Amino acid sequence: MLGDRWSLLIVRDMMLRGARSFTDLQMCDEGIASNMLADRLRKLTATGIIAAEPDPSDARKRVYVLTDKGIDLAPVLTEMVLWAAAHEVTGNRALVRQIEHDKARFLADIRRRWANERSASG
Amino acid sequence: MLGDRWSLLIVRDMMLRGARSFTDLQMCDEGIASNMLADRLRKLTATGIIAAEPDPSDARKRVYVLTDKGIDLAPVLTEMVLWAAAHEVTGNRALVRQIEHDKARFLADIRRRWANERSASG
DNA sequence: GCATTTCACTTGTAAAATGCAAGTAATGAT
DNA sequence: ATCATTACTTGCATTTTACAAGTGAAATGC
Repeated sequence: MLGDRWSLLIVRDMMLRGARSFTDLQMCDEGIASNMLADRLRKLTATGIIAAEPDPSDARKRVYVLTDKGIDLAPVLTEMVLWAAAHEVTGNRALVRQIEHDKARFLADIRRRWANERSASG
Repeated sequence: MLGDRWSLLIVRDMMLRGARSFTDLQMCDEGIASNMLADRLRKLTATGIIAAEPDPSDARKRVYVLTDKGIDLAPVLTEMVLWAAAHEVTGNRALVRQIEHDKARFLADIRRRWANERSASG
């Protein structure tokens, strides 16, 4: 269900990098082909990890949001970030320090951010 | 690096289900083809997540063990188990209860088990 | 109000990964 | 000596992925 190259990266980009639209995701994960991205968004929607809404400010766009099920992947992704940092596939050092400093707070912040964002619109 | 269908399942079978040999893994993950298993074991060895040793009691066999890097995936897998349990792809209920009861202890137990196992042989 | 650009995709096709069935060499069991 | 087991490999069909290009609808610029 998440056992492919892109699905978890898409969730990560939404959760940790603020990606909300198709083009956001294409830029975050430069390297994912548009047909692959479309397919993965469809599958993640079908499995209830993300949901799509029309963008009220631009009818061409769609806004992708994490569902509760998707947000619950935060601990998984967080541990992956720590693992990668420890065994040096490392990317974002600031993020790692933040997680290491207070993991519980980091996770709570993610949940809070999404609670706000979703009550604001969807 | 772990973004394929089988790699993490192999690590899970070794960490959580006691798989140590090629046939163990084939039986745990019934469904993986032998060429795929061989290929993934090769790649996991190349990336330093597992290591292979000859089996002293049977020269046909090889014993696969997790390296430190592999053992460090325990938190990731643990969170995945919890996520799956919460969103019902559920398998092993007893394991989930054990993790929920005392996650830190569960992780410490995994590390202790592997420390013993590896000092005993490889 | 008409041309241009942006956005979220789709389509076609080549390349790569996967899955399946069968086979092999070395070792162990009887 | 024979047969079974173990850890693979090989060949090939099928599926998935990647790349390049295209589409339609809506927004933007002038």
